[in-house]
Amino acid sequence: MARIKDVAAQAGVSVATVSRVLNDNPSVTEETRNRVHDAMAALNYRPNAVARSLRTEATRTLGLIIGDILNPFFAELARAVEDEARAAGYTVIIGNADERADQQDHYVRTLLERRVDGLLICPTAEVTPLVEEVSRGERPLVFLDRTLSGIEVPSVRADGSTAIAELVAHLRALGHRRIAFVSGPSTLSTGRERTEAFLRAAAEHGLEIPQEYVRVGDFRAGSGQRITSELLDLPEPPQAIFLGDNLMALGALDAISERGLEIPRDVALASFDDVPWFNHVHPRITAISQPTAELGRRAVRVILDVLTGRAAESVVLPARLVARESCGETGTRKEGGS
Amino acid sequence: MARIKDVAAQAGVSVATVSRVLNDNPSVTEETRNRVHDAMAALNYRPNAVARSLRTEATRTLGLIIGDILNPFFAELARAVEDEARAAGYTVIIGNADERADQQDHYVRTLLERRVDGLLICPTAEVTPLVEEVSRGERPLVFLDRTLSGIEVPSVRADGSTAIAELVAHLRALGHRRIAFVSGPSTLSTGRERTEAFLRAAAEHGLEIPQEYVRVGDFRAGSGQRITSELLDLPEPPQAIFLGDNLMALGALDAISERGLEIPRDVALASFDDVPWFNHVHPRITAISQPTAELGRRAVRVILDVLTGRAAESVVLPARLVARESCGETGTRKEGGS
DNA sequence: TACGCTCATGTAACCGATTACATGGAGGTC
DNA sequence: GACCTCCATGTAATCGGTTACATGAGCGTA
Repeated sequence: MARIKDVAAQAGVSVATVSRVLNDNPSVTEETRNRVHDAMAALNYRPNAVARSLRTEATRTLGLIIGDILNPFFAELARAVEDEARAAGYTVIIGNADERADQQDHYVRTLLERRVDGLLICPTAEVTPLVEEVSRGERPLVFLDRTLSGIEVPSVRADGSTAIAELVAHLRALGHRRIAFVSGPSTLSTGRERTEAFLRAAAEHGLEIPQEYVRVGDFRAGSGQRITSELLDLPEPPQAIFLGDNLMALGALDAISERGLEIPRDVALASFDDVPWFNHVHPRITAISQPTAELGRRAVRVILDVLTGRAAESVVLPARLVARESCGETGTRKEGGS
Repeated sequence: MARIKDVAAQAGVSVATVSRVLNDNPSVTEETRNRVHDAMAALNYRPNAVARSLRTEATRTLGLIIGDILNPFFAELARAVEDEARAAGYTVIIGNADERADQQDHYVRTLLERRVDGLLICPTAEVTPLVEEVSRGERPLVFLDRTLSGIEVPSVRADGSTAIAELVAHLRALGHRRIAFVSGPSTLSTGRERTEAFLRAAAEHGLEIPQEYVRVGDFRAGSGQRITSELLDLPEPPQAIFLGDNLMALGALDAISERGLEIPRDVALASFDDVPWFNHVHPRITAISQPTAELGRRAVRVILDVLTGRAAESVVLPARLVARESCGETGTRKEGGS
């Protein structure tokens, strides 16, 4: 594979000049520049980014660690991060933590060794010593979607409280009083916050939520199914079930159809996290939609701010209710957009 | 950030010895090894993979270029590739070509500059000069999911012909004779092959498929919706519609419910590409399931074979029919697994 | 003509690892 | 005790770029 030295020889200039051409240094004559370009084409030269990174101490690479790429929420997040990064000339390495702290740490370690310029992490529940260490400034770090209490790092996330309040109002307006909520692990900021927002909203509407209606899942389909089954088997089952993420909603659909029940006639269903197919099935599923792509884009901008020495500010964007038919027919269909 | 030189000084040895410890070279004394480990811990040393790669000419990184991470099929593929690569000590850089040749080439270029050890590509329709050039041996290359005619490269893909024949038989058994097929672009091997398999199977069942029932989509939701609408508006609409991928099936669902039609009573629906939610909606959607994760894993193994100088053989795995209820009730439910 | 300034280009150190080869001490053999 | 072997460790070149600094050609001015 041709090196800069070969190009220099071919063009009859020094390696410094070739390097200048590569980096668009204006002090190179038009004529020399052309000779160098010709030489590069003739040799099919491809600059070695590894060598360049070693010297410049910059890889133009960002690391992104997400929960699971199979979750459409994270897929959309990853897609947005990649698009925005590419626009800025950066490459992204994605790591699937699979919601496991050890695997998250594996990627943190690998990405640090590869000297990524910055790290975007959707942290798992536990604060690991490694993440704690990195947060003290070893590399630029931004938390995405979730935060970790006790760790001071800029973060980009959605706030669902207003939307959750709207959802409770929506359910209330449709006549539902017995509402259950299946949250994510309480160790995750997203799990905790959604639970609190739900209980607050319920209280404001004068709804009494018995303890057995507030359940803790793990943001995976299996727990959604199991917990929904348990809820439906209660002596007094809830009239509406609100799942804390789209995967648990998937599981809930199973539990409901297993029992031969129909949505929304027999039980109402809503989900945090809107995903495309919610809008294409029957009945279409009411959900709280996060500005997922925008979160990804903003996260990239925040970390680029850190990289360029600008002040990095945390970002909180509002989620919004997308009322469809899975909680009952409202007559005036509020919104259907996907 | 501590370098190998600092570790050497701290441990009172030379950089060569530290390097030997890093690479598990057995010729280092137990005692020296411990001293070096202590020094690394004390300095919080992280080996610089960039420097290592420059010297060893290996990055232990694979590049993966897919159509779109938002498509669950590609997400699952990417996930499997990453898992298998991680198990072998490799990192994966994923590029979203967004089904555009120019963006595919952008990633090919970037990944080559970063000196990935191998390239896994789900090629877009066109044969670009760049891909053609790489295929001549510049870097190990394996095609995934799709192939490109005229380019000799090991490939890993699924063969759907048997499953498509089964699907046609299934539809036939349920009484459907007028079956439409919406394929992908004919420039893609997956588009062509599925169309041919469908027409062959239909002919074998003595079904006459009018030309207007065989349509070309673009593997995106919009075209599925548009084409399904057109099919349903025909003077003699099809009794069953078979979509060439899951996104077009999503669009078809819209077109059908827009018209107030019900599946499978008014029209039967089937899709190539099984995705998790097909099994959780009502009616559950009949689909042809590809061994997606296995494709991803095998692709990694093939490219590792190339890297280690072993003979690399192309892999073709069979897809299979997962008959559910969207084509009509069979009485004996054939299979429901997800 | 001599001097100085500008500017395109060249020379060489450097980034942080790996590794071929050199070195020298310990232990064995006669 | 001389010599050889083995083996743990050290020295220094190397990977392919970038860039601070040196150089010298060309030109203007007095």
